[in-house]
Amino acid sequence: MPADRPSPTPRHRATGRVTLKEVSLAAGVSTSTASRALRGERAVAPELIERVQAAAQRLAYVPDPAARALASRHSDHVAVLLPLLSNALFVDLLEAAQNTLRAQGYQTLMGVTHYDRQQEEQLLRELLLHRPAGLLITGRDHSPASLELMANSRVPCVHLMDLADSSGPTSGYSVGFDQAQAGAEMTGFLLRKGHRRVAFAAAQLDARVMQRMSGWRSALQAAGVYDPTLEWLNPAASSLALGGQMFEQIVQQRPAVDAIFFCNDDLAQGALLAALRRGIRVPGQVAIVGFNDLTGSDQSLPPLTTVRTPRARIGEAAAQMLLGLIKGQAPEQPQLDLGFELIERGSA
Amino acid sequence: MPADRPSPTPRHRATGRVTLKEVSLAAGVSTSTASRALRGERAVAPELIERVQAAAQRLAYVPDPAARALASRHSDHVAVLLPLLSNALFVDLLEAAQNTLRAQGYQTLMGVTHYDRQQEEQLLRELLLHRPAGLLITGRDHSPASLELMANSRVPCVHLMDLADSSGPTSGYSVGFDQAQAGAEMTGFLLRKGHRRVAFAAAQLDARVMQRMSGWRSALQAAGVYDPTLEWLNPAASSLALGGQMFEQIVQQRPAVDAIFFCNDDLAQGALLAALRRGIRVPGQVAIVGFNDLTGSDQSLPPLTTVRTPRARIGEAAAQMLLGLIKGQAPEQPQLDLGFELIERGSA
DNA sequence: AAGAGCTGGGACAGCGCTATCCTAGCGATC
DNA sequence: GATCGCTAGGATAGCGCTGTCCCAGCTCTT
Repeated sequence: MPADRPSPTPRHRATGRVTLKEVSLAAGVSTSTASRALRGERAVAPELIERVQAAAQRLAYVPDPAARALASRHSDHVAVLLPLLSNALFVDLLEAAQNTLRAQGYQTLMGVTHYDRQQEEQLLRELLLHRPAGLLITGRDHSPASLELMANSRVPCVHLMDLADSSGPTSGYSVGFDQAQAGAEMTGFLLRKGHRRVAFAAAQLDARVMQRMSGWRSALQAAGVYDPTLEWLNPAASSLALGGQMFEQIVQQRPAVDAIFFCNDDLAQGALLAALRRGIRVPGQVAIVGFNDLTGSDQSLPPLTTVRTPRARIGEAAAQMLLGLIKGQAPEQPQLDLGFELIERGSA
Repeated sequence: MPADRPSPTPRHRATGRVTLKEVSLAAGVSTSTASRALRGERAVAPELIERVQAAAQRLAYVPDPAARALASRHSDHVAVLLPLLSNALFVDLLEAAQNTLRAQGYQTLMGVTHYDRQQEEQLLRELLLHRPAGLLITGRDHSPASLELMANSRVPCVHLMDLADSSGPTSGYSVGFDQAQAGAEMTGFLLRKGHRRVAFAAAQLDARVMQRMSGWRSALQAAGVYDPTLEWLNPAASSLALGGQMFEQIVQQRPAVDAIFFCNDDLAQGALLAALRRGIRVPGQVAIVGFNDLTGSDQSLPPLTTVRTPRARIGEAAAQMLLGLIKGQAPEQPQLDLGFELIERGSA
């Protein structure tokens, strides 16, 4: 706080900010017209628009977000809810979304739910106070209270990563890809390579992981080689260390397993390191595949076969869709499928 | 946007929000008193405070951030500027800071500068528009225009990671550790292990990396084994792949090098993988050490000797210091040194 | 030619708070 | 006891915008 020295500026213009009023005065129009001209609202004579814009530019006018939010009951904030920041997947999503939003003058308010519905609800409550113009939220499984908060707020919302609600008919907007199909395709790939005892190992058991597993299961069932005892599910957080542990557990308990599908690359990378330590040949003795194509998966030994997920494109497309919704435009498709890509490297 | 259906609620109370006025009415005081009671501003009779708080609680009152920002010229935002999100270091910093700030009712506005002073300036401009209550910014090297923006805004500011300005006397507030000392200690460790030809390999050449390098240099000089040709500096972004490349370059060009100090763990991890591919024994032929103790450094082969940096604690402490500054409290020490820890694993 | 409809501009009342000013009441001072 | 603070409450004017109402001036009917 500056000391209360007698200020030479008039009492009520202490802030160095140029106001809309000054712009309108300079342009010789009313504040209403200036406001409309700058926002492209309603019809304004082209000549006036030009004059106002020139004045605004000359005075270096920038609208005050708080005043705008108060008057319009909509801020320039967009809330983005993510489960974690410790997974690069979500960081990529965030960064892409933020870039897209910022280009249109929106500020991102981030919230980290830690896969906890309570925290999600709490964050939603806090963030909705700011009357965000829109909301990006990961996944489609939310607590009833969260759903109600979202609905009551009437804030446009796009879901990330998951296309469909796990149960019932899909509604609302989402951008992602078909997790089950990705799981099935990767499993199909392993089957085509001649593997028959394909294990599935997962941690951080969120809805998307479970969808990948159901893809794995149906692919194995279709091939007639499904074995329900080849599922390893660990609710702990995903990490390299855990991947190593799970790998050792699997090869020890079920030495006949000839391929392991890890639900995330960090687990798979950890497994590869564990294999290296144990002297287990990959893919000679056992093939290992991952999911997401995270940083380093192309550098591992052997390089990891995985599914590349278009998370940056998802973040961007979701932000674009949201921007459209904010403007009142319905998207061409409410569920936008951006697909995935199987990356074959050396580990399978 | 909801359709313009005739609303049963009065025209100007369309929002479902409880206002301060309603609280003050319910408590039988003026809005001024209610406002003061809720914010703990000035002196208010204990009995009135209680009545107001009870009314607020009963009506589930929450203040409107936009109105508050407009009237007080201070928002509940804190701007956080980081160079990157692709480095886990900064994500940890961000998450810790955000948690601390959120607990006190502040929202984080994040900006990613990509190590670009122009972008930093632009972000600063955008974020300061929101009249943030405070600012956390990485590093101490900023463009003159940025410094001016910060100074003019009179927004309290804490610098992250770096303690000292690289040039001249240090002023302002910062939380971090002594990068040069950390570089020197790690180098000293290698010297004690008997290494004499210690290379320094760096990418993403920010100010902190250069400080680590100067620590490396002075330690070698003190030991009389400094060789200026053992510096490998690459301005490209840090990555596993680049670490592998640099490693191969170093061992090829200077086979006599017996230890390599990488400025960041991702480079070092990449180097370890490259060594594995090439069949180069670590630390037998060459020792490798990193910096930051990132995820996976304990899992590599061999596990990586590195410097653990207290980034989460830095984020938290900086946020705490900033919260103090916002309330007008000067911190005990303007430069808070949180130290570092040398983690000895197998790679050296 | 009168009425109806439309277009584009201005006036103005808030949005929900906080900062500032003002004042009644009280004890201390001389 | 008159003057002077000092404290704790209330009244009120904005903060800088936008949404709404209003109206002048058209064009277009019939």
